[in-house]
Amino acid sequence: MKTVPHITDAEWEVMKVLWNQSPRTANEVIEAMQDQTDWKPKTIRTLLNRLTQKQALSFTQENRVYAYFPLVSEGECVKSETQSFLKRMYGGAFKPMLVNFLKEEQLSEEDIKELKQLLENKSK
Amino acid sequence: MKTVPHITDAEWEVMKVLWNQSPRTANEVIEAMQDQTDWKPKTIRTLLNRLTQKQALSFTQENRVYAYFPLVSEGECVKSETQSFLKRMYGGAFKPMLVNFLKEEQLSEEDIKELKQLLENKSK
DNA sequence: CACTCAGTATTACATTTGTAATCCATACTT
DNA sequence: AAGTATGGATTACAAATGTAATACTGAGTG
Repeated sequence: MKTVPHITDAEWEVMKVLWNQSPRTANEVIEAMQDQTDWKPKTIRTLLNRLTQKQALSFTQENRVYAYFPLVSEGECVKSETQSFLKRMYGGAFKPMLVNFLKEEQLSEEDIKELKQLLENKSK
Repeated sequence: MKTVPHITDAEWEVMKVLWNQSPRTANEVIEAMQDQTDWKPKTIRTLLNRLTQKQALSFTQENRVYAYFPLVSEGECVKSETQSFLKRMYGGAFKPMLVNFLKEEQLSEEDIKELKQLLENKSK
């Protein structure tokens, strides 16, 4: 299975913007992030660079300007991060985590119904 | 709510040993970790120190020797790490993560039954 | 009492990460 | 053609992290 590069917290924010829509130029990414963060444009460019170096992003060039797009899907990354997380927290076992979460977390009647439905489907 | 210090990957391994049983001397911790890791004793002592500084551990002193014990529970730490994780992956929303997990992961018929049972209990 | 050994405390050092600033090249302006 | 502005490339720098090594100190040993 393909290994995805490790994406840090700050980088993750940038990836989310590009997963949401791509390709986008650096300036478009910067623009899109004005609300979520107060990072300086230079900071965001640094993150774009690092993500490109670690091959999480690539870009096409139009004149002087790069348009970035993801090389890895959100799903892949989420899955990969989840694996590490699971490993750290629960020694890699999935079910104990679920059990713990279900005990701890608030869920609406609606949510519970939906989850039960999912479990139904899985069991068939 | 009490804030737990941030515990890094390497430190987490040490905490697990002490959550499992405590108090333990540095040497006992080192001993216990021989299987899981190939860290040098000095490395483990460094981690014990850092954890003590960030008040995740404390110790009692018997003669020349320290016996370490956790100041934060595994549950607290798991919960806290889970919050950050959730925030990063799913913008903090719990249910989407569950949905995703349930879709992705393998679960035995047994597991599914158990989880459904948990959901049942929650809904009442 | 001098020496050694075992623990603890202090220091080391490369890498990663967060957070930018400065330098460079080129496209447009005058 | 020279000057300016804009976007990319390079450099910066502190804190956190992984991974130890060295220094110090007191307790037991000869």
